[in-house]
Amino acid sequence: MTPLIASPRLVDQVYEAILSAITNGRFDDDRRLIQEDIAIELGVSRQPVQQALLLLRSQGLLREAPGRGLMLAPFDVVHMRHLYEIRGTLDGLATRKAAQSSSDLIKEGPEWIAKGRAAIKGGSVADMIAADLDFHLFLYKLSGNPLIAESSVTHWSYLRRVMAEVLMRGETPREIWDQHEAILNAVVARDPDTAERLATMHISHAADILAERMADDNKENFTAESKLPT
Amino acid sequence: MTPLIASPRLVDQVYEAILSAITNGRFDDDRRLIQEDIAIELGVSRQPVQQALLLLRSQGLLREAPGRGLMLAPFDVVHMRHLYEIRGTLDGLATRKAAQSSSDLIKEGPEWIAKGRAAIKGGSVADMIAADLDFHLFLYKLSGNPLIAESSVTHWSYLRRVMAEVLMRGETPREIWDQHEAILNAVVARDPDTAERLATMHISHAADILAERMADDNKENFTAESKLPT
DNA sequence: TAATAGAACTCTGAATACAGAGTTCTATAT
DNA sequence: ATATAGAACTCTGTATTCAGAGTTCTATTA
Repeated sequence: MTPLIASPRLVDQVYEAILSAITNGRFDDDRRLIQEDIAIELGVSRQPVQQALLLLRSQGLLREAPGRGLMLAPFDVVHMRHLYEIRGTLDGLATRKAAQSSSDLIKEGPEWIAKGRAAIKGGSVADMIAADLDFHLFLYKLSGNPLIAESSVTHWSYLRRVMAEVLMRGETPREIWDQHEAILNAVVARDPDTAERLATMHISHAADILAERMADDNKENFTAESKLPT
Repeated sequence: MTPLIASPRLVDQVYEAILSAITNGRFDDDRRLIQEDIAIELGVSRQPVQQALLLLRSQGLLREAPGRGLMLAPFDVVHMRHLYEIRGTLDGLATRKAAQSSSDLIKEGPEWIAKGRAAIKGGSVADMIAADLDFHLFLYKLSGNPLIAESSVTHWSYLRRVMAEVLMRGETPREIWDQHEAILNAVVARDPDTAERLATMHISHAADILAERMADDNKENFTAESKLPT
C-alpha cells in the first residue's frame, strides 16, 4: 500500500547513472561532460540527460565550465570543511532526536554496525562508503524528521566522491566503527546529550582525517584553484 | 570582475516566475500546474517550463498529483515543525559562527533591523517576509560558510509560502525584530554561546506562532490529509 | 615567422513533433 | 435511470530539429 507510483522516468535513471559514474571516479577532474556523449552512451536522447545535468548542477555537484559545458565541481579542503560543519550539526540534531524517540527500528542498530565492520574487513571502498552512509541514514530515520535525510542527500553525493578518492589510498581508519557503536549505545541508553556530543565529535574527527589526507596528495589530485582564463 | 557570466537562461526566469507565483498565493491549493498553460502564459515553449518544474519538485515544493501533473505540496503543521527544527540548528550554527567572525559586514546590521521595522510599519506582507529573509541571509553571510545560505534556499522558498499565508491575516508579531536586534547585539559582542542560544530560541518561537495560526484557520486553508484514491 | 580574419566546427538552450498512459465524456444496453 | 464499452481528449515524457554563441583551425598577410 505504499509505493503505488513507480517511476520509470528516464531522467531519474540518467541522474543515477551519472551520479554513480561521478562517485566511482569514472570522470577525470578536468573532463567536460557533454550532453550528447552521455546520451549516446546511455542510449537515450539529449533531453533527459540535459535535465539530469540541470539537477546535478543545482545540487552543486557540477559547475559551469568557463568555456563551454559542465565539469565536476572542484573540491578543496575549505569546501569540504564547510560541508562537514553543516553535516556535524545536522547529524548532531538527528542523533539527539533519535535518542529521544522510541522506535522499534532501534533494534536494527547492531546489524548496521556489523555490516560496517564486515565492509572494512572486505576491503572494498565502495562497500565501506555504502555502509557508512547506511548507518547515518539509519540515524536520520530514527530521528523522526524526514527532512534531515532529505537535506543530506546533496551532501552525501558530494561526500561519496571525496571519500572514494581519499579512502582509495591509505588504510581506512578503523576507529570509525567504534565511534559509531558508541553513538548507538548512547541512543539506546536514551541519553540525548551524550549522543549529540558523540555524533558531533565523530563528524569533526572524520573531517580532520579527510583534510589530512587531502593535504597529503594535494599536488596530484586536488586542484582547488580555478584556472583563470588568460 | 566578478559576475562575467550573465544567465539569460530561460529556465531560470521561468523558475523564478513560478516560484513567485506560488509564494504570492496565485495558485489555489488544489490547482494543478499544467506545463502548457504556464508555457503559454509566459510566452515560452514547454521545454524550459518542464525543467523549472523538475527543479521545483526536486526541492519538495511541488508534488506529483495522484491523477495527473503536479500540484503544490500540501503543507501541514508537522512538516512545518520539521522544517523549523532544521532551520533552528542551522541558524544556530550560522549565528555562532557569525559571532566568531570578524567581518566588516557586521556594520550593516543596524540597517537591516531598521528595514525590518520599516516593513512592519509599512504593512506589506511581501516586504515583511523579504526583510525577515534578508536579515537571516545577512547572518548566513556573516558566518563565512556559504553552504548554509545555499542549504536554506530550499527551506525559504517553502517558508515564504507559509509565512505569506499566515501573515496575511492577523497582525505581525512585532517582537520578532526585538529578537533580531538581541541576536545582532550578541554577535557584535562576540558572544557565540548567547548568540546561538538566542537564534535557536528565536526560531522555535517563530515556529510556535506559525503553528498556532495554522491551527486556527485549519479547516479552511490547511489540508494536511492526503486524499487517498478510493 | 607571427599575427589575424574568417571559415568550419562544437555544443548548448529552446522549439517543435511524436507516442503513450490515463482521464473524461458519450452513447448504448440493461 | 444506471452501468459500461470505448471514443475522444489531456497531458506528460522523450525524441528530433533549429538557431545561435563561442571555440578551434586554417590560410593569408605583414
